Amino acid sequence: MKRPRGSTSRLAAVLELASPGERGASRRAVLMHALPCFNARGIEAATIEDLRQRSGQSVGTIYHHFRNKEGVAAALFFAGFDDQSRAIAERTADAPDAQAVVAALVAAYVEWVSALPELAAFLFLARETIAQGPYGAELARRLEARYAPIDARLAEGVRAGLIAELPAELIPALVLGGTESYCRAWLAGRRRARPTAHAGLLAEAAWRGIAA
Amino acid sequence: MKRPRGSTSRLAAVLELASPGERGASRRAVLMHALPCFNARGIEAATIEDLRQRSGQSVGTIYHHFRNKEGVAAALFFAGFDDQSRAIAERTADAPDAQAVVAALVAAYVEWVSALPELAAFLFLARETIAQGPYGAELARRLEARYAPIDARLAEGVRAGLIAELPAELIPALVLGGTESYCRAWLAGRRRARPTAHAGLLAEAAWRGIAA
Amino acid sequence: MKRPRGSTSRLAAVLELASPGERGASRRAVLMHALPCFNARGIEAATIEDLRQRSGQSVGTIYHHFRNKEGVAAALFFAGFDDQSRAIAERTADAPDAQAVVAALVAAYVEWVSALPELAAFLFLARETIAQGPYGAELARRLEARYAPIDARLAEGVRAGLIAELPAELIPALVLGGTESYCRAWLAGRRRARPTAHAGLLAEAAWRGIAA
Amino acid sequence: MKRPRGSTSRLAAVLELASPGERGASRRAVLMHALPCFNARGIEAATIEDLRQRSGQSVGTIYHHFRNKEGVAAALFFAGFDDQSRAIAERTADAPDAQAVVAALVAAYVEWVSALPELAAFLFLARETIAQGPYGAELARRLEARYAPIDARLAEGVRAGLIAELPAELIPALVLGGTESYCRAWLAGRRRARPTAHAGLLAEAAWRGIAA
DNA sequence: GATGAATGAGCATTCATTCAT
DNA sequence: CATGAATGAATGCTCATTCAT
Repeated sequence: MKRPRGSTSRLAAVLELASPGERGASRRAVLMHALPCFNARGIEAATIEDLRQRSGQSVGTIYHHFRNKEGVAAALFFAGFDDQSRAIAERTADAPDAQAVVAALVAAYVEWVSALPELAAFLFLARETIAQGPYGAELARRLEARYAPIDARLAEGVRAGLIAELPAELIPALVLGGTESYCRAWLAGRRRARPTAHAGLLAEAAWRGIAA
Repeated sequence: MKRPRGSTSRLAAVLELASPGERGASRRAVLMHALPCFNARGIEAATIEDLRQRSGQSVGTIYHHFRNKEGVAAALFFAGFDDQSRAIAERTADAPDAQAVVAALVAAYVEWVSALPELAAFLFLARETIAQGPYGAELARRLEARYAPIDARLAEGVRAGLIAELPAELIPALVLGGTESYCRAWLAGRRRARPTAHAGLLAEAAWRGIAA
Repeated sequence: MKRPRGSTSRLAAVLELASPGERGASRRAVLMHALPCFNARGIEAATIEDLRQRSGQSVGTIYHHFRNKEGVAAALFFAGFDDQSRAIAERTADAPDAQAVVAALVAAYVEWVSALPELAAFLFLARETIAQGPYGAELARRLEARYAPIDARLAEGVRAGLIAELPAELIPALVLGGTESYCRAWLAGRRRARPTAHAGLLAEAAWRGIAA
Repeated sequence: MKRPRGSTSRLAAVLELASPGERGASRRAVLMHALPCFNARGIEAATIEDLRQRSGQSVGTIYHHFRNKEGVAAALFFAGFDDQSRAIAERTADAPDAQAVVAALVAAYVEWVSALPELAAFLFLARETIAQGPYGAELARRLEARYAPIDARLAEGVRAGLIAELPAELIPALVLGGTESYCRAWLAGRRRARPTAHAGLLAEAAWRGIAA
């Protein structure tokens, strides 16, 4: 099973946003190299010593920038999560109608996952851990912030008679379920084609699934 | 976040199949009580001491029946996986056409998850761990065995012009992606209604997503 | 480093003496296969499970014949020790004078070690363990029994003016030290030629070392 | 059986060479107290808890300085081995002829063993373990370095007609066998007189054993 | 006599975290 | 700000021994 590798520079750009400038260099170095550590062995199993060796930073520096190992994971998670949110927001912002919103959401999602596969894998890996830990409330807040505008746009679609009257709690699963499922399988090495290759088909199927 | 609790007797029946009779009693006790341990803290973080205390068995007995902690997780995983496979096979066996196959698959899935939520949560939790560990090949074999008949039925549907000509690697995501996504959210306490409540809608949406 | 291998049948004969007949078969099987286990990993590190697997006997049988693991080691040690004593006694019995006693002792020693290298290695390996354990007194008694007649013969040699007047506690080291040293090195794979190849030279050197 | 006790300060000096200065204090403390632990029960049977308690260091510190228990044993072994080598090299360096080399070697050996009996006992105890473990090659290298100059001096003696033409692989056993044998017996409490008491006799006997 | 499942004390080792320099 | 030696609680696992069958 060959797992996809993303571009280092793209990742660097994401982390630059999270810890900008000269000052943030050592912090970025830790996050950058923590990613493969966490992905390879899991958050629990990765050790501070792993992070120290790969990042070239000292133990003290890691603890200076992050409270503890969980703090490293959370910082990395939110750096990825926020970049993903930004990508989704940008794409969906100017979609003219509900179907275009769905298409934009799916497209933004698969493009982001295809561009940053390691970070995407980490988001799947860390999500439950983060949700149950001390940053769970923060995650819930940011999820709400990400999806509220989209939910509003889809609600419009329902009122306009374009989207079927479905239980609200079912919509997210119907819209992104297939896309997420394919992305997970690709990230795990169980699918060949990049998610972007199927963006159109995934968006169409999602739309047909909820269309009136 | 209230997480769903399943019936103990239903779980007992599943484990009885895996380790039958008087002889298997201590083995079953370990598996039965390992489930909440693993679900609460994760496989890595759960300790043998946790398993020992909850199951009332000795450390030696755990290691006698299972090679190591990973062995306990694998045994539990395959007990659940196989029961899920059996449920799917039973339901889909006598479906008259492709659409009925999709409906039966979705129904079997949501019913199984709703009946055994803790075991279902564990299957999601353990899947990647199992896939990457020494039982990965075994899992791949059993996945193939589970889905081969269903793939064949859907291929019929494509030939009959009922299902669109889609890339084969996309189909599983389109058929079960939404269902899995909803089940994950429900198991995590982020959705109220049991998956069974939406079985029909999930099946319809899935079918519209792949229909010609 | 290739370590020398002895003949199985020769070993079988030694153990047959220790546990004779049909009745002693399972006991012999344990001792026979315990030898390579102990030699390979050391007495402490060898496990009952090792002995069980190689010997084909059950755990219960091992504990039935020997009180515990130490008991297996002790039984094997004394089986070897006693056979070695017998070989030495036979050879030295009819030596006409002190020099012949020394030659016979060295010859008996190197021949026994060359014929039963694994057992010889075990005697070196186990000696200190046995000497310090509950069988220490027994070992001291049997050592006394082995060397008393030889010491008497050498004392004659001193009185006859053939052997120098040396401190009694020095004699054993001078007589067998070189031989033992070579045998240890050969058993450890650090020497090529069988000890028997140097029997004459070792005996001559030993004699010159103590001769008046 | 009273076992000989050496002077603590002499041992301290040896270990000071191995881990010098203020920085090496905790490392030295571990080695110093590991010696009686290993000698009393054997390397395998001695526990890290023993070492921790006697040395007053923490478990973490032991593992920080040495990779594992085997690493403690190896460090102690080589500290002793190297000091012994140095003592031998010093003594034999300015011996005028082959007989003087033999006498110097025996003298250096018995003096070192008499001065550091616990360390000497440990060298006998650990030798096979070290030889078979990951430091076996290192030991072979250092043995070669220790004995190469002495072998060269003895080879001169053979050419000069002072030493008999004996198989090369026999010489070490003839020269040091008796000495080693006596030292082992003394260290085990089976002999009273310090090896130094017999240095002259041991050297004479060794020389007569190999003289032309 | 023979068996092997069950036991649980005991062990080597790891690793997140601290804090003096 | 940076460092990395020191800490020791916690963990997975082993294995000699027992005993009911």
